[in-house]
Amino acid sequence: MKDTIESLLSRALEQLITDGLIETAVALQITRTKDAAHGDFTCNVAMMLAKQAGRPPREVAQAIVDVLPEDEGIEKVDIAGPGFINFFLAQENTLAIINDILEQGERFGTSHTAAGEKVQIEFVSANPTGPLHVGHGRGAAYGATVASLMRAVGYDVDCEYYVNDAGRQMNILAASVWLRYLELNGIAFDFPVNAYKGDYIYDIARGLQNEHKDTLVFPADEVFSDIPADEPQGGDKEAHIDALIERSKALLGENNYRLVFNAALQSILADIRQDLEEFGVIYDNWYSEQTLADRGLISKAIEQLQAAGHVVERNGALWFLSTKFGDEKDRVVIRDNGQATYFASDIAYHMDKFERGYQRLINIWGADHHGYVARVKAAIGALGENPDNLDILLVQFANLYRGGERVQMSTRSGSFVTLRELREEVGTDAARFFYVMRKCEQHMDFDLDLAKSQSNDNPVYYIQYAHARICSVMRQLNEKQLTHSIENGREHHGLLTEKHETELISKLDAYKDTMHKAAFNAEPHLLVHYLRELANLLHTYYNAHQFIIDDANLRDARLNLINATRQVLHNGLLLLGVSAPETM
RNA sequence: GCGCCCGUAGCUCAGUUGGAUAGAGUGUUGGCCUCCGAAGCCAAAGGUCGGUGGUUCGAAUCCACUCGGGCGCGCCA
Repeated sequence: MKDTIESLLSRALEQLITDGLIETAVALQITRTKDAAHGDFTCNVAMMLAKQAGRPPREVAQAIVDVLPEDEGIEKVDIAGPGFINFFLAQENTLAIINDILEQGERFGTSHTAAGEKVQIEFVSANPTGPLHVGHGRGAAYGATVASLMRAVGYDVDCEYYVNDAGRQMNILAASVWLRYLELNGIAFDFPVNAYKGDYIYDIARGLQNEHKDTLVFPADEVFSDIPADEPQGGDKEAHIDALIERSKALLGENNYRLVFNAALQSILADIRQDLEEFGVIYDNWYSEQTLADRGLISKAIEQLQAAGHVVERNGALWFLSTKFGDEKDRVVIRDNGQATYFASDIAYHMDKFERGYQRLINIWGADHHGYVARVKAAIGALGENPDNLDILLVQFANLYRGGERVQMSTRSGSFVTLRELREEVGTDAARFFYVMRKCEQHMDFDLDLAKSQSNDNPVYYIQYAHARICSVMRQLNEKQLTHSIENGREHHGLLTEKHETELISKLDAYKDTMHKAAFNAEPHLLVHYLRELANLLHTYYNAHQFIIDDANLRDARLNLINATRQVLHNGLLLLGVSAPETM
């Protein structure tokens, strides 16, 4: 319909050019109106042309309307306000949406606009050193929702989790598990302040004990002799834990150290994976950082940068000249001790993403990593790829509040609220919904008490309730031995002339546009707001009119309308990863 | 100090490729179940869109400056 209006207006503008009123046409902006009093669509072109025409906007608008061709789909054209041209659609035209929805069902709203472009979305990618906490939940919900939105408009999307299984943190984790295991075997010592202290470390240690009895035990004096003092004893906690890592490797030997290390990694990874699955977040691929080194991809990436002349040696280290590609300073890729930096892994990782055939990459990062964006894009440019094919979406952290007070979170100290806890107390639906209600770059206050309260304060219930209410009407219909003829309703959609009905129909008509905008801009919150507005119109309609009435023609028409509404609520909620219950 | 994000109703937030009287939830106040689910609806009240200046027919939206809050500026990951 928008296209029809656009072509009508273009023809009118050409006429005005011929008449000499204006010299050149401008790009037409035709938008849906916010207020039903302004019709269905509006165009501001008269105001844009006022200057070159040398006449007031309303006069220009009148001139346009005077030469606007007739169209049977348009009932009325008005000039309003400072010079808006408002279009009122003929009723038959707007009613078509009800049939479209009922015919297309779950497919309604989806399209092939993106033509199967191969996209990878990488998100969460939290270090596997402990359970996911509520901060990770936002990235998980956001990433999964963006993925389903993009699939719905025709992208070929893969979701990937990058497993940081190669760094120092992992060694600290392995050492933490081993030390807890020693404790379980009766060895007494002060647990390092810098080690991981969560209860889950004990669980993993207990698993080791069950499987390997005391074969990994060493006496305390062997473990702690000549180890630099920990912080409470006036030492350096970093040096203390690093020495303990080296000692554990030395005492256990390569094989047994890997055994402890892998037990910790596999246990935590399995936990994260299950946690996310229960949250409705499914990955196509779990990509190990360690395999980058194992397959030689890191050295390959650096060699490629070197061959292109983007790497130099300074002070015994290898530097990537990222400033040539817009970064604010050059970055080390190989340290003077010969070890690759985390950034070197990341370069190799992104190179591999493109080599796997993705045309477009989306990384969802916590906002604290924003300083990292420029260097990764620089690396992609230096490797000959287009940096614009990588979108890095930054998600602000959610600040947690409990009892009106900010909850401080730290993985190391073990004093965090896990995503699992949140899911169990709030439910997946509310949690998924709550996380994507706000646009991602917005700082978010997550009130745990409110989210856990299961009260009607939580907006997800409002939308689900609208869906359940419609289902309830259909159940009532059955109980009253009445039937619903979609066919008969279709022939009487013209009876839907109440204000509540035309507003609802107009909102249904806006679904596809809204959903596409949400998908192409990676803004799920647009869909959230739309669904709330749709639910509101349904509730208002419900309170104002009866659906189960004696007049079969009007009844069937109304039932078609609310069933179409139910379908759109269902489709939208599904995209958000939220269920659409028939009863609540 | 430099860079990025944010500042809109008491609170939590929409609205920013410049458009009509700046919207919603929540909270407060007052109404609506002999009627398909009251987890609902209706109404009232609540605003210098952080501030100042600029750009123009028109600015919450764009520009400059400025004030507040968050984050980042390692041969850490």
